[in-house]
Amino acid sequence: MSDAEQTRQNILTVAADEIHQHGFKATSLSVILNRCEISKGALYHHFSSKMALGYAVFEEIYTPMFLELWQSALAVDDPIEGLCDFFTAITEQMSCSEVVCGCPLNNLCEEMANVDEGFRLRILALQEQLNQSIVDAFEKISDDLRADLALSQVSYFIVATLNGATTLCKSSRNKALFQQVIAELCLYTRALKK
Amino acid sequence: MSDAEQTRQNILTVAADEIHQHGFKATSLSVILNRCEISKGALYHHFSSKMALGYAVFEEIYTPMFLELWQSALAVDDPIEGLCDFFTAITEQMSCSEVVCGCPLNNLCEEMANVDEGFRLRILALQEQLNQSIVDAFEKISDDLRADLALSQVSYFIVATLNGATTLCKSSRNKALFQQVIAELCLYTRALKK
DNA sequence: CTTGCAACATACCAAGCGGTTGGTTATTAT
DNA sequence: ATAATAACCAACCGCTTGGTATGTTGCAAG
Repeated sequence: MSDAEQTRQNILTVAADEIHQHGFKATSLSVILNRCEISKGALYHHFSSKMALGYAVFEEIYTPMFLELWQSALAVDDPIEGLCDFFTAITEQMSCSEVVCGCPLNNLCEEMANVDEGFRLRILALQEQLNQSIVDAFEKISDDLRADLALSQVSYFIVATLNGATTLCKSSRNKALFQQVIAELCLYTRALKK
Repeated sequence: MSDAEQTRQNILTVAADEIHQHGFKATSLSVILNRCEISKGALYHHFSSKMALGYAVFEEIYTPMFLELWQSALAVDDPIEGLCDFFTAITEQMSCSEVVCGCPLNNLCEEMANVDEGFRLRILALQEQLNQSIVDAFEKISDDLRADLALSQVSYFIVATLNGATTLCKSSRNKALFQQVIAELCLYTRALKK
């Protein structure tokens, strides 16, 4: 990788972390500049504006991260158990501060969807893509599932609950509450089977 | 009500609306000043800081609003149906822009819980109070409910899903998605009964 | 060897923010 | 009636923000 590309990637990585921790608006360019040890001219050489940097972080960091994460959870023989394992792994592997930090996609949706159309459409596209992945996985084992299910509705329900759980435990700063909701979510998910 | 108290209440009402629409940090004092047609001196006579105003909005506007809302949903013979009616009423009565605006409590939790301890503790207290109300209502009809339920866990699960549903539909700007998740939530809630 | 552009650095700018200061008017208690 | 204080206003302040204009360095092609 060239030096310039290395600089660009470094900016993206640091920006992704800052945005995850503090949100997009509260992320200060000067902090990114300090952490990367570069000047403002360097940043504006690679990105035309703060918004453009935000979009790049979303497309080049968050999007592939999420797709990989969910695909690996769903690309198993039993996606129901794959999802439950995935959820449980989050509660176990993530530190308390990471859990409290929340899901980058959910955070951005909450913060930016009502403010900026560019973010909104990118978030929407990714959410629909993830939802379709879940529905596809469910349809592959539809013989094992209850017949009365509206699969897309169920999928959005699961994602909504997962997101709601992360937000909820921000006030308690405690993984315990998160784990409880996840436990109930696993009960619900497993009950989708016949 | 005295003129002074009228001014104070007006500030609180306008601030509550601005915070609901744009979040706490993005709420500008100058906008509140313009909408209330008062000077900055007037605002700082009634509130010592922006943070103090935020706390007052939370305690004097949001908290009573939420307690009344949930109490009225739960103070019926069948709180299960009370909750489902409550959720359905939200989807039906609220305008699309109101739905997209989200729940003030959830918004503040997402935005401020990780940033300000004062907000965090107030949010936590209200969430626990609401959760206890739900648990209490469930316990009153525990004979009709399944025996295997962890009531507090179930209660948090419901609230998490409700909040997650509001956040989800911010990206689609559409009530339809919200209604779907709520429909699934009602299915789950009614399935709590024997 | 030089020309040109990519890849930065430095210094600066206007705007908006929360907050303060000093003063004025209105109300209330004595 | 007067003193005191509550209620309010206009102007200003320091600070941070995203963004820009100008300058410098280094490599790479001609």
